Amino acid sequence: MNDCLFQLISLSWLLTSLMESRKQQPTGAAFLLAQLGAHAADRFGERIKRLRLAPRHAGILRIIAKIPSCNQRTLAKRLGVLPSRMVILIDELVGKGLVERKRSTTDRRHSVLILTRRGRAMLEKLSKLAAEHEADLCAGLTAEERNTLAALGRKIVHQQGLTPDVHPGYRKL
Amino acid sequence: MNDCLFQLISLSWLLTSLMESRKQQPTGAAFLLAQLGAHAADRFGERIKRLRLAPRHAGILRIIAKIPSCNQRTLAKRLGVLPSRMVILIDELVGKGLVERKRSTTDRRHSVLILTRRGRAMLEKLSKLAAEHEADLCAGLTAEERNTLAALGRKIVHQQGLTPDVHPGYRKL
DNA sequence: TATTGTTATACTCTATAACTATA
DNA sequence: TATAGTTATAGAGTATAACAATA
Repeated sequence: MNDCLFQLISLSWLLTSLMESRKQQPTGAAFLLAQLGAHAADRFGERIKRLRLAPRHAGILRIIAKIPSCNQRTLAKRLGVLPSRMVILIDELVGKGLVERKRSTTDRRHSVLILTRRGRAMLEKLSKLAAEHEADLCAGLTAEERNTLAALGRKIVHQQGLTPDVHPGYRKL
Repeated sequence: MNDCLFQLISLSWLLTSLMESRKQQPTGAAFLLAQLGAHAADRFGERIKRLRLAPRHAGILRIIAKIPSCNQRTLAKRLGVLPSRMVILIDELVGKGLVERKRSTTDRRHSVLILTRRGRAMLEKLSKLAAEHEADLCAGLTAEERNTLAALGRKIVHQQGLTPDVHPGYRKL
């Protein structure tokens, strides 16, 4: 078990403890979010193992597909990963034949990252698995409940200053 | 940034992508849960830094306080940590003067773990910070919305087979 | 001089196996 | 022999600094 999940579990325990010790209503929204977040990440990781892909690769493929003529520096900044780590991650994707580095002709310092045909096919498979993941995770909720949950979640995201497209909150770890 | 948070972010990106590409309603409940879970763990970690305590220590203190005459093996099993790792974690807490090992008189193989007075005081401080954490995280919601969110969260937890007191889902990482 | 990609390196966390002391 | 705790060690993931090529 990695440290982050352990952290989430610790958090869960502590918040449960808090609820008990203060005799409050057992809302525990923070606890539930931490627990479910860890669970969601865990299950997603398990799900994409069949593609022989680690979770960290998934987001990279997505961004390369979205940003045209994306270079490693841009990608690293976007994900909050160090450039030195980015090299290794891209190496792994290149090794799998999903991504190619192409030296920019205008500025030969840049490596333009492009998806191979296999990379695009992989992204399509990932998309299907993500849909399954979403469906499975929310299988216990009606469509209306799902919308309510999402609306409340977005409310917290907004109030906490989190923006889905940028994730600035995770950068300063 | 550690790999787990990166994983959560990757998941976020992917699910966002999915929503866009399939022109679905942007519910993205799984995305939101992963994002908020990572955010909650992050913020909690930041919050307890002032106590010079790492998040991984918090849950351990909690369990030692809850389970009487708890030994390391039990603790390790409960948290899903390897016994060898548990030794180091307990060493850290002993070094901070929060926990003491006491050889069991009935079976001298066991180390009974007990909180020191400083350990109990630390747990009380942690409890206060956890309360602040919960309040801050849900600051954007009314009391009723908080209850709704928690109810929906519990519904997922139940349907997914997660039990807050055991966390069996995280064990097999 | 500044920037992109890269390598080298150290540090932490995780995982496995082997050791000790008890039973 | 079996179990609790411990040690040693190898492997990942993360962070920092330094380097070569290019601008």
